[in-house]
Amino acid sequence: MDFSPKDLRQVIVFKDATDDDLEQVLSHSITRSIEEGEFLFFQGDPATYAYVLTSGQVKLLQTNPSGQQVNLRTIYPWEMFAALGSVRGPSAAYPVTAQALENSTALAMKSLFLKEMMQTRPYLAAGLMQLMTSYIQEIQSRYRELATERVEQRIARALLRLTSQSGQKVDKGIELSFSRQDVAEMSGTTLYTVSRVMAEWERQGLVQLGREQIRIINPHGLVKIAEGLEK
Amino acid sequence: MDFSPKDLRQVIVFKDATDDDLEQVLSHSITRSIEEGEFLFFQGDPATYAYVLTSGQVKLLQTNPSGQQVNLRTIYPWEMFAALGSVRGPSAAYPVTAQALENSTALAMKSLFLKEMMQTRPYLAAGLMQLMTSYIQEIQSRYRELATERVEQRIARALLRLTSQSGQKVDKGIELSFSRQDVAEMSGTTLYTVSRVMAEWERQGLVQLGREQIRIINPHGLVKIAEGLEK
DNA sequence: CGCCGATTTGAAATTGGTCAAACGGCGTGG
DNA sequence: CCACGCCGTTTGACCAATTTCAAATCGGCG
Repeated sequence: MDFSPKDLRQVIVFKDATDDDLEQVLSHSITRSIEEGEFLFFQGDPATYAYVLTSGQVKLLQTNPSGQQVNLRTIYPWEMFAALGSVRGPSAAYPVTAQALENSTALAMKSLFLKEMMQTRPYLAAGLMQLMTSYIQEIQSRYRELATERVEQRIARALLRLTSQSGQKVDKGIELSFSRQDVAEMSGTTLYTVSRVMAEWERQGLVQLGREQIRIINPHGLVKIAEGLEK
Repeated sequence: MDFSPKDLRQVIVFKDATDDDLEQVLSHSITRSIEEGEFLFFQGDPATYAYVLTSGQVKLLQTNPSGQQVNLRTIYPWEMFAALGSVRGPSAAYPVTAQALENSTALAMKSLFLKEMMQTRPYLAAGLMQLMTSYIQEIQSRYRELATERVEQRIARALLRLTSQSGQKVDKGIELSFSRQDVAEMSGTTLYTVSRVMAEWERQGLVQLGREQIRIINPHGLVKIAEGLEK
């Protein structure tokens, strides 16, 4: 383990936990390391564990019968995810697949233990509900965007979301490390369309492009596109 | 009030409530009646109340800046909805608008009271989390469908979902009372496309159409379309 | 230097949306 | 009781956005 129990307080759900509670959680957990591209669990697996990402980056995705992927969410350190089993019980099936975007470590907490713990610790349930409501709001909005907005807007939104979640500030702009394919999966389109749209933005000086890299030069311009004011 | 406190047990969240708890909930609630087409609340209003539908039918929708609507969910009697305020606090904004599809009545429960009640009643939080996880799963799937499937599949899925939620069995088939526009909003397309697609299905004997009415003759055929096996 | 995967780009195909017009069933007022 | 008008629906024609496919190009890394 490369962190102290108290680091767990960075996890929103454990913000108000007592030292003892944290110890107990840890005693019912194991740590897992996975390498880039590996999977933490698959859609359909029994939800035996809930996770907290301790380092790296993980994406949650769904696959349809013909193999196309949709990115639902990217997880960053100290976020909790896959908590479904601690609500539904450990035999419920994960509705998503979790894949590491880079070498990562995660704390795997037994769903059943968390479930029992929640019976007696209202702060835990309250925290989890906070998480769930904010996630519901996000995916509802994305659903609406997918249904009503055109590709350019959705790509712009995807970039902006990434910017606020994982952007690295550099001298000129904000840098993101994602492939065209990643962005396509996040905005519900194809890598070809992403390539074309962003190439046009590069011509307009809004972004600079590289291999698996996107540098946002003019975020405000993207905001205008995302809101459909441009064009 | 046209129902007894114990009827509230039909609400999943209150399944395990004591008689006293139910009384208390009612004492912090009011009943509201609204007519077809009227709104219970709008996106952006403070989430002062959580609701249980006691009769009728209500849809939850989001509107984008240019006025296009997306249907997120249809609510049937004894479902709880708009519970966000009891997690986030009553001053949070509803992320959706609720509109009556027919004359309806609803029990409006003070968010703040529910929030406090959850501090001491684990069954309440547990029930609410159940609701939220199942909703998350549904909307995640719909998001994936919207991103990866073509219109026909999505319309077929919308009809199948409606069938299981509100279908009335009649001699030949299952009857739904929704307009083409409704179906379009539920499947993320336009009423024109819905009309065309379903007209073709009528030719194939899968459905029978009427004004604001759809009779499903061959659900199995729709399932095949929904899964992309047909074409 | 050579290879592999990511990216770009063009051209063609397709899906689905838009718009306008006509249709049709049903309830209502004369 | 019938005609009118409304509203939901259908349909055609056209068109724009986006996908698909193929091929070329780029950029690192071993």
